[in-house]
Amino acid sequence: MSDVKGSAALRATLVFNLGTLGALAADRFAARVEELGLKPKHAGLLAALDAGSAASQQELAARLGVAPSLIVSLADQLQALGAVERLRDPDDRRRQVLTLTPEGRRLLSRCAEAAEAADAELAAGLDPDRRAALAEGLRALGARHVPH
Amino acid sequence: MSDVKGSAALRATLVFNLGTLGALAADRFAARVEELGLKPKHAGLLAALDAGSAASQQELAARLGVAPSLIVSLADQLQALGAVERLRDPDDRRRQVLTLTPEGRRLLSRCAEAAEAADAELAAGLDPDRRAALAEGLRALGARHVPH
DNA sequence: TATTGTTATACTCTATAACTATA
DNA sequence: TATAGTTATAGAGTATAACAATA
Repeated sequence: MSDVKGSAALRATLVFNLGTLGALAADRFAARVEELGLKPKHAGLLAALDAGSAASQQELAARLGVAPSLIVSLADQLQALGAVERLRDPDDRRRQVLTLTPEGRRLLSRCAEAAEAADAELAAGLDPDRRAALAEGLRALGARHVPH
Repeated sequence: MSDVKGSAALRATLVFNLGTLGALAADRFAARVEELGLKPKHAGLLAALDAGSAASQQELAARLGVAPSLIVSLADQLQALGAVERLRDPDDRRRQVLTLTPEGRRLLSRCAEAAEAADAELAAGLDPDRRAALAEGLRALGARHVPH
């Protein structure tokens, strides 16, 4: 056997498959949330707010792994849709505390439905046991990469 | 129980986890192939050529799911690195047939090593059985989405 | 006239840097 | 002086459309 790795070696890796399938999944999901006036990053922000893991925009930027200026833009758009409120933190008036509105929770619910519909399309015909194992594996892997 | 889905429902989906982990994996891989002068799409093109699944630039564009004009740009850069050759198809002189050079195969091998190194980093501490199941599940899912 | 590859152009996404206000 | 948020600007990446060569 040769130690020169070809395309088969690359295709066997997690990063290659996660990268290609991730782009595919993101496109499918984006197409479905587009009619809600949202992009995937909006859904990520709504989910982070619902999970209550962060409040200030700086914390959210770190959580989502994006620049603080992008949070401003995403929050502006969600606010225009009536999905979030910005409240000045009375203890530190530099901080804007973002909170979900009922409309924001409704939109998050629609995003979850969109993701489930995209799942059904993506995994159509896949063995249910294998699909469950895949979901569990992804969840376990993702849990190791939550920003602190 | 409520039928209003929150962030937990979204985080349980394949598309959400594939999307977030895919972006993470792509970044890690990109950082490692950067020193080779390559981006992930270059690696994808090298792998497609090595697999022999396509020859003309139009076929490669369809295979990778990108615009034909992007193949021109990627092939230009790979040609400048001495990784691919462009040969006019004598049967149809409109066609440019791309072929890997020895240097191209060497670069592909380095890409595979970069992906394996990124895998080790990404899956560090993950149970080996779970990791194997994950790799197998991704491979099975990806096989369902190869462009025809 | 249709198709392959190429070039020219424009658009989307996101980061970096400068700025304002609060601390 | 340092930090949270905002605004202004710039860069990367990629698509679309116009073009040239060949069928």
